[in-house]
Amino acid sequence: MTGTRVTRAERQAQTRGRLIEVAQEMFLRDGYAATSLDKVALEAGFSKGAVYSNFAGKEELCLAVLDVIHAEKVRGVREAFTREADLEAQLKAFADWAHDGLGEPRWTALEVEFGAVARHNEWVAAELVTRHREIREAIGQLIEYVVEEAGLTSRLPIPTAAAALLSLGVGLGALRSLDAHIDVGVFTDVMRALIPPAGDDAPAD
Amino acid sequence: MTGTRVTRAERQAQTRGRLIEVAQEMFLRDGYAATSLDKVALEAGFSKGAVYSNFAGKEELCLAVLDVIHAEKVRGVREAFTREADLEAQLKAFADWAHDGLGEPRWTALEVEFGAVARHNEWVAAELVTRHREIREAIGQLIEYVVEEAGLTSRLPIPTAAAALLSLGVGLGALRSLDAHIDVGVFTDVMRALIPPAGDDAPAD
DNA sequence: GATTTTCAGATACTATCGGTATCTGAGTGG
DNA sequence: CCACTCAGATACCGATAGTATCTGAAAATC
Repeated sequence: MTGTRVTRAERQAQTRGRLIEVAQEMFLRDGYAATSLDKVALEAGFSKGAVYSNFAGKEELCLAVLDVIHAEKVRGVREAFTREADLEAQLKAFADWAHDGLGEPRWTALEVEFGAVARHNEWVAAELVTRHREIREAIGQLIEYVVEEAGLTSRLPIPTAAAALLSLGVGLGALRSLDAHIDVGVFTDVMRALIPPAGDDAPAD
Repeated sequence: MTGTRVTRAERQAQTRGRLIEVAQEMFLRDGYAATSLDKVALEAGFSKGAVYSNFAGKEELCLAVLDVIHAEKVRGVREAFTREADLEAQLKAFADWAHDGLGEPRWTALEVEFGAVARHNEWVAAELVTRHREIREAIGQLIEYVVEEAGLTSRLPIPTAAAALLSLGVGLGALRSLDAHIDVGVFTDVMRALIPPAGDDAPAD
């Protein structure tokens, strides 16, 4: 095996990785529709044939990019939560994650644009849903961890709170990608409102 | 007075209205990118020239469509809030508005897709921001009205709560346009969590 | 009311895009 | 050494947003 310097499989993996790398940058900077496969391939030093040899099409390429971003996001927020000690710092780290702190500010914009475009492709939509579910569960675990650690209770069931925070982050990011003036603090404000100080009432009805 | 049957201006207004009407249906059903101007014009009984004679381009056409939808939304939620008497019914009406009750369920999907696409056109982005601000202010007024009417307090400042609910509605709609299983109740749950029962604590710090 | 002007909308065209079909040549196994 | 494989290149196709130009009927001018 590997008699020569690099095997074909290794070269292809390099090509695939380079394409994802370049595509991530261009998708995030210009959006999904405004990014052409020709430009991605050229920027990566290949031709469009390389893209179609490594991905089924534009949607699958974007899905691969979102995989990378999602992994980064989950890792980043996990680190922030386990590194920070007090609730305030954790909330801030979470808020940063939600729109523009860790990784790329344009994430939510790409996410929702691609979501709208991929609505008609059943398989792509299903893949996106799977990823969203994973993120929601990760958020749920983190809320549980934080709430327990600080001896507090959540006003909402954990899965509901997780869905609410993911939706809020996505919506806030989408609106903020148009209007940078929208206050970032909304996210932490809602989180604080949902997590009452210890000894406060539990959700009644 | 109009010697002939209809003046040119009247005909053009009819044409413009018909184009917006058809475009609204197709944009909402298929999304922004998947809707071609050729198909819109043909379905409306015109050629593409009619579109470019009435709108500067695809983005301006979509902006005109969103104008109609926004007006419908604001009117609908205002009616729902002033018609319903008790808080529960109002919350439900508001939740319906947020994703799929009144008007079209695909609104948020179109909104965020168009927002992502129109990011690079400074003038279109500014127009969208203006409309969002109007909606946020309308929501704020309604929260104020409801809270006052029911003798309650909000855990968050009204503008913050309005921004949070708009973001939540947009994000929830965007996610729900991909995954119909996402629980609609999240919206009302958050609203209830943000509006404490009378006599409850005010937000501390 | 005949002639001229105007302009909403049609037609024809271009550039660019995602995607497909085909080709090529370096790497691989025999 | 030769035949085969297949990652990536090249050439093409259909669709699309946008532009340039044309046309004919409504409007203006006399």
